[in-house]
Amino acid sequence: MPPQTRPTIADVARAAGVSKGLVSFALNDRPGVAPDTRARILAAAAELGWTPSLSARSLSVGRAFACGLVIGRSPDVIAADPFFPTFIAGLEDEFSVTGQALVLAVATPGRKEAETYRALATDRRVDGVILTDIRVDDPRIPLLQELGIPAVTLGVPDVASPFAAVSADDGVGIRLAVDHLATLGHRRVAHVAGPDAMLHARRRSESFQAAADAAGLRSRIVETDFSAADGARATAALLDAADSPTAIVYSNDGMAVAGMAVAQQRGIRVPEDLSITGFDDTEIGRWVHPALTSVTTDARGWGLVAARTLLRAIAGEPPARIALADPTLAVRGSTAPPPLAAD
Amino acid sequence: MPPQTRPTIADVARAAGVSKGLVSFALNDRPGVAPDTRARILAAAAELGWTPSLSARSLSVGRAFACGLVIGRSPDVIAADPFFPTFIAGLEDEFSVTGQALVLAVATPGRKEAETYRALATDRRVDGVILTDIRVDDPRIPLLQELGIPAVTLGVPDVASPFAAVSADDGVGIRLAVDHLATLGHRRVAHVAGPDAMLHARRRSESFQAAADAAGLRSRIVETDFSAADGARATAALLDAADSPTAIVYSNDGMAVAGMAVAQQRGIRVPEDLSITGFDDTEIGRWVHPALTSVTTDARGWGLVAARTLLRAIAGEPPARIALADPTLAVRGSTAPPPLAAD
DNA sequence: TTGTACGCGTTATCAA
DNA sequence: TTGATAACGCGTACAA
Repeated sequence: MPPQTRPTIADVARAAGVSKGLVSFALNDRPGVAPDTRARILAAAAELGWTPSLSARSLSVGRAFACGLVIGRSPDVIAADPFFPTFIAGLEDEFSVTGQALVLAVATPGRKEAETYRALATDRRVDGVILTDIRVDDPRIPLLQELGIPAVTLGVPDVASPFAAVSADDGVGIRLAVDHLATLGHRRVAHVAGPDAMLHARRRSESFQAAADAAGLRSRIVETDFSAADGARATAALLDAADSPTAIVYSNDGMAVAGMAVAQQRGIRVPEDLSITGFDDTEIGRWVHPALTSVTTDARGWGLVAARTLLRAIAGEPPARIALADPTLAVRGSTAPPPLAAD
Repeated sequence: MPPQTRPTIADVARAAGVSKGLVSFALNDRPGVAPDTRARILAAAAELGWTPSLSARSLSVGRAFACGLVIGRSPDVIAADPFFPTFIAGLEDEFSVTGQALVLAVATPGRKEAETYRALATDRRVDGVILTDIRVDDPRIPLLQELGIPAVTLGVPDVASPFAAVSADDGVGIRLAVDHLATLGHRRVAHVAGPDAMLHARRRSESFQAAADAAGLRSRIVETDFSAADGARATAALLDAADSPTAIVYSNDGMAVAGMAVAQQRGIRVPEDLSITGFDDTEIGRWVHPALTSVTTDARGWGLVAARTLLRAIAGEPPARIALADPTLAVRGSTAPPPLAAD
């Protein structure tokens, strides 16, 4: 018994009585191969159990057949935010059927982000990357242009971008939340926002401001780093202030849950004394008490579309701008009319 | 200006006035290169900005310089469990400094697990894989043996395994929780367990049983799929039963949070009427009200050690059995003595 | 230290 | 149109 060596294209060619090149043509469905010859080649390949070597293919065509995702948040923040696991499942929905691998990198404060992208690029590890949490004047846009890597951004950057973008209009979701609160009768509302440097967080803040103004509500905004701890801090600050809000719109579910705990700890009842809304409608929000009213976004669908769009970009299609369906509001127990003496 | 072509090893050899082979030797710190020649070669490489091509290296040495992680839980369950993001950050702590890439795959019900591993193997995408959530008579062990891929398992499998294992003794953590409750005076306790098919979940159950017996407590165990929804269901069942427990030990934090909500919804106060403990001491548990008493495990450290161990296995070292530090118990507000009339 | 074969597909060139 | 041949991508390993 010969040593366990996998068959090569040469073995297949020999078995089918043709040349290496023709095997390649046959397998890639390219013209110039007679039907019966093609059949003979495919049969030989199947018989031998031959699969083209990925590394050989990578070397000759210069593609990695993989895409990259660099997560730039600190571990604490990703751990508290179920968006990423769900989004990644969505990416895989597409990648797994197209034979792409997903290369995941984590750029914590210690591992600089730019280095991570550069490493991915110089090694040609990936054929393209997905950019999440787009920031104001995001340095990754010019960096990836320089590196010559195709990309897809989640949301449209505020700088000129040659990349495809897949966006959901967070503003619509925030507006739904504010309108819901206004309809319930709230007059003093607050927003616990994400980092103002992140475009989607900023957009949520702006939409909050606009919606509150339109509804004639008094409003306040507190910025956070998206972590549950910071959400708790922000909530405490809001509740301590004179003229504290009767409703708080949070920029993610984790912070909303933390905020709810802070309120309850002070004997402030949710929703009787304070209404709370979350964002992303994650699993955990459904299982706290009271259940969280939250803006529903389709993280998994977003992943799927982002992956698909990136693959098209890699294939050379011009950068597309794709808009996802607008978010909706899942109304649950954490919102109610304000206390009677509120105003 | 010539087309943007990256320099090859031949370019470096020419620039340094040596042969290709010697460049390779110099770069890999191998003997047989005169010091000054080596310096000249390195200088030339730096000057040209040359980096060895990963795909060429992969082809010639037959390594992918990447490791794989296949997550087999359903997206709902991963989204609710912060263990994975944190664990992945730990993997990256090691991989990022050793030039390995992390290939992440998600094997949902639709994408069969075995196929995923097979695909990884036939494409030689990875040099080794990390196996989490080891199950009873886990089919992945023989599968990976058959595929010839090195692996590291999280925990020691119950079948003969040729792979390295990195384990934390969950039993210790559960015992700490039960003893804590017994000391507080509880006499009727319950455990909301993970899937009995998962070895670590089963171990937690067994330890719970043993600890409860040893302390002379009446006990009950309910199995779940680890999801928050199932945790809620299990809690409802426990609270509905006659002779319901005064304390519940959960197998993860997400379920504990969900269980707490179910109790509160029924007007059962935590911890006055019901004590609750979680597992993994995740961020969210610190920010619910009351804060969750939870077993602290070091997911990130686990990732680091697992990655390191896998790399050693890939390098050919014999399979190691590594034990991590024992978990501890973080006591917070969700546990207290049972109500007076409890017994 | 050097030269060269080798790993393995892909693709351009050329002959039938 | 069908097929063969050979060059190519790039680093590694071994004989010289």
